Amino acid sequence: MARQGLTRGDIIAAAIKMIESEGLHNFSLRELASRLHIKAASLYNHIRNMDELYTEVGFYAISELKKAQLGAIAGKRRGEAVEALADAYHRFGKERPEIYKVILSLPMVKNDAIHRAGFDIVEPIMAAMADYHLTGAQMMHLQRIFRSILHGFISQEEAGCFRQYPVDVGDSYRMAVRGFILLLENSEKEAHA
Amino acid sequence: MARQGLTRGDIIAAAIKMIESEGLHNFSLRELASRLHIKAASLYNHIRNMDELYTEVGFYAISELKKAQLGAIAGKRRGEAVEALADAYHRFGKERPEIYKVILSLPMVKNDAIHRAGFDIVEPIMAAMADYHLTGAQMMHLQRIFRSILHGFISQEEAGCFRQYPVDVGDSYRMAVRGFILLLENSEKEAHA
DNA sequence: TCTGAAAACTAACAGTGTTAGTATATTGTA
DNA sequence: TACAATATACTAACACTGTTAGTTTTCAGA
Repeated sequence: MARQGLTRGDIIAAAIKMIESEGLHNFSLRELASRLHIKAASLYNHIRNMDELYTEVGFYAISELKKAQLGAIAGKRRGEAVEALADAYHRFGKERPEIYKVILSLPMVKNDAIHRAGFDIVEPIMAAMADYHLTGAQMMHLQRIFRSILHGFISQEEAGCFRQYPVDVGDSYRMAVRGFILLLENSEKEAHA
Repeated sequence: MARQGLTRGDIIAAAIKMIESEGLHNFSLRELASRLHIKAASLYNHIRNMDELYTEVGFYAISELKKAQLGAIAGKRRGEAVEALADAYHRFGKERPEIYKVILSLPMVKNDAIHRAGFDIVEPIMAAMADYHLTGAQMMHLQRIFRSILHGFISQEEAGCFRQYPVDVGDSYRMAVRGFILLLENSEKEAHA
């Protein structure tokens, strides 16, 4: 029909918009195509398949998360930086849950590009811990632990797993972050003992 | 055809078996029906829909996880109990990843039965922490934090997110658990200050 | 102006969960 | 033992999914 010069970028942008508004679960190529006023089959002129489109959305999501994290820790050091990072991460997960889910479900294995993008998530964490006097190995372990805490907390909160008890969820989160800082300080002592 | 007296329990059991062997992703009602030598539509004589079947599998998964956890902490106290619980949880996630995924994706919200089943996961954690001298509120927070660490770690490990650095993943896990025990001890001091 | 590529189309395939309506086998009861 | 009711299975179909093949149309560069 009346061609509208649709680009690959337009399609990715529309996919992001649709996932954010309708939820990852309700995403479909036919509905996406409909929003772009084309047929589903026409999407394949721009993307190889749904997985590829999904991966592109993932790259966007990772870059957004990285941006939020780096912005949060700018000019901060040690505990303050760690807390700011945790806050930014938490805020991202709560404000953009569907986009956050895309990151989680990216197939880190078997895809080199995604694997490389994974470093974009690690980088701000490493930066936030930079002012602690830690060994390289310690930082690698602690970065994994920090990510586990953040991701574990957010995904369970999102899933509604934290409604069993009346205590404030925000308080739990702050306590978790404080616990991690405790471990950071403890590791610092061990490194210089 | 030649009716075989298939029960609801048979179907749930077959679903569990199929999910464990073929992966949650490859599960389908038609294939499940085929394995039971019936047609897909016949499944609806025993289950309301796929979600309900899924929920039943989730109940099984939760009870299995609970069993593993309670068995692990039996006769142990404090740090030893916490470490044993973490080990059992980790082992469950690694040995039965597909069944574990079912638990994660259960819609805790909006379903009372699932919500109640959620307590089965919390219970062993509370038991493991019982010998620490903590307030009720502290235990509620710490239980959330422990679950966050365990779940966050296992799901990221499973997703292949921990391959970016060469340090041993088992070491990271032990360090995370040690960090949580540190927080437990610290909270104990605060409670009695 | 012609050619070739890019971008759209239609039609179809194989797969999904699900429902309606129908036949048959088993079970409980008169 | 015969009959009615229930449970279990069936077939056929619907609406949806991602995806491919083959075809037309539009646009841009030589």
